[in-house]
Amino acid sequence: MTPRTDADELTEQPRIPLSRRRVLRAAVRLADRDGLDSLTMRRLAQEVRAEAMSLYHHVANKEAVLDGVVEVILEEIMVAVDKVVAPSPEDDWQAALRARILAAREVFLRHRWAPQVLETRTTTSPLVIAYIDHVIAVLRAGGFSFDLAHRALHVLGSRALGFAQELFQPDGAQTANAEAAAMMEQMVDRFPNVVGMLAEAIHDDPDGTLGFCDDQFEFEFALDLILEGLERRRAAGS
Amino acid sequence: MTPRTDADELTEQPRIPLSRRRVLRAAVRLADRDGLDSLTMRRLAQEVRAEAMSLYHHVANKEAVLDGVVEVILEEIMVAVDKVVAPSPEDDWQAALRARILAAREVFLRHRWAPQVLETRTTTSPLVIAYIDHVIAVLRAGGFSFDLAHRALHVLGSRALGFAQELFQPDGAQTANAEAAAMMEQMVDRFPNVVGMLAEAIHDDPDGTLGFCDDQFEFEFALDLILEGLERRRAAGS
DNA sequence: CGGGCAGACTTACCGTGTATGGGTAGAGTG
DNA sequence: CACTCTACCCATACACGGTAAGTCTGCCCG
Repeated sequence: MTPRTDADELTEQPRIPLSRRRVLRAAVRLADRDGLDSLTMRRLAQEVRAEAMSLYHHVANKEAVLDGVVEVILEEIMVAVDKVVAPSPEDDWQAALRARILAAREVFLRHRWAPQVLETRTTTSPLVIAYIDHVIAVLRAGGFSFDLAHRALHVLGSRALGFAQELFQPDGAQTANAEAAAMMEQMVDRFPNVVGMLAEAIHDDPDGTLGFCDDQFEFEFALDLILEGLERRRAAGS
Repeated sequence: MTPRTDADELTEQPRIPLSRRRVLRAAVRLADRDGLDSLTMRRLAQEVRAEAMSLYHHVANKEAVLDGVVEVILEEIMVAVDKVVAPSPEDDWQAALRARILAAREVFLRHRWAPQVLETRTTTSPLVIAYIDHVIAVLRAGGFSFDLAHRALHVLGSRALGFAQELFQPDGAQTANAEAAAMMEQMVDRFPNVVGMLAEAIHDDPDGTLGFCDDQFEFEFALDLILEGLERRRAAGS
């Protein structure tokens, strides 16, 4: 409101200058902490102790911010993937790729909102291309033709980066034990198969601490099934 | 601006009363025609020749509209899936499921924006559950245990409904022929594998009319690979 | 010391979702 | 025909979103 005075200046932090980098890291921090909806220009400005319009000196617009946070996440992935220890692709391409994908996945588990943003990007970031290049390299080392590698990428889809879209999430809290039984009663005639499946799953895991759908387990199961299928195609082709 | 007069009334259509149904169908029409961003309450109101606030007599809020359009799409899918002709699941579960999934896919090809909306839904629609129930039924008829059926759903993920998220789309127009070569030059040292893959693909399909990535072909390739992998698990388990 | 200028701030605009408080048409009564 | 009742529908207003345009300020270089 009132113009900034010297006295104000003294009580404040020495004010680190803004920068594209700082803005984007703040955006990631904000999304991590308060969720993706909280990532507005005004709130982002608060996060770096500035006004909304000041951000525009470092990013073109909000789309650029979203592009930027994706970039940050992808860099994190690249670092994680580089650190991975695994068999060399020549020896065991499946293990090599598997380890890399699971390493990438861990980054997304730290930033649950990231897939949602990534999906909305229309232009493909160079970092995604770099990552894909890396994946192709592994496949090639494992004996894939370019053609089959291309197909492999399509089969993996977003799983190549470590996340997959499910049709319904565990929604653990929502379905408290008591009402779960009641709901099943209602559903049993409309959705007999789903109910059957859930009933058995709950039976197998009575204290549901592990959660009915162990994301990690299911992800690896799917990944292995796909890798195995690709290996069969590869062996048949060569 | 001016209050509505009798004369106006006569020149207008006889004004069909609003209804939840009509609103939702209009929303789908609007998204189909002008894209998802154009689906605002005001524009939606225009589409049904009413004011924005009138919509709220039929839907709770915008989230409810989005839930609703998903519902409409899912209904369309259920209709399409019901009409499918395919081997009975008992005879050939793979063919049966394949045909159903591809039928569902066609609906999404008519409404390209739909996956994006579906992904944002937090609560799972009963229609999704109904669809899943149907899928499980097919799997069960094919000899799956509930447990393996459950895993199968995770492997399929959104592919069960007929769409998959890719990491980069064809972007055909953007990469016009002339600049494509120039870009390749720049990329060749940074992304040697991607360039190699693309080069071969373009070579195989010189007049790129079919598009480098034939979505449909790739989708079916992936689907078949997954179905085959599931069949192997099933056969091994029983 | 003075001019320039980059980076931050201020103000203002439009578009969004939606709360609130009237109208208004048309059916049902006497 | 007048009169209500009720289910709709509209106009207005607000908070919050992104962002265009103009203003201020401190620092560097001549």
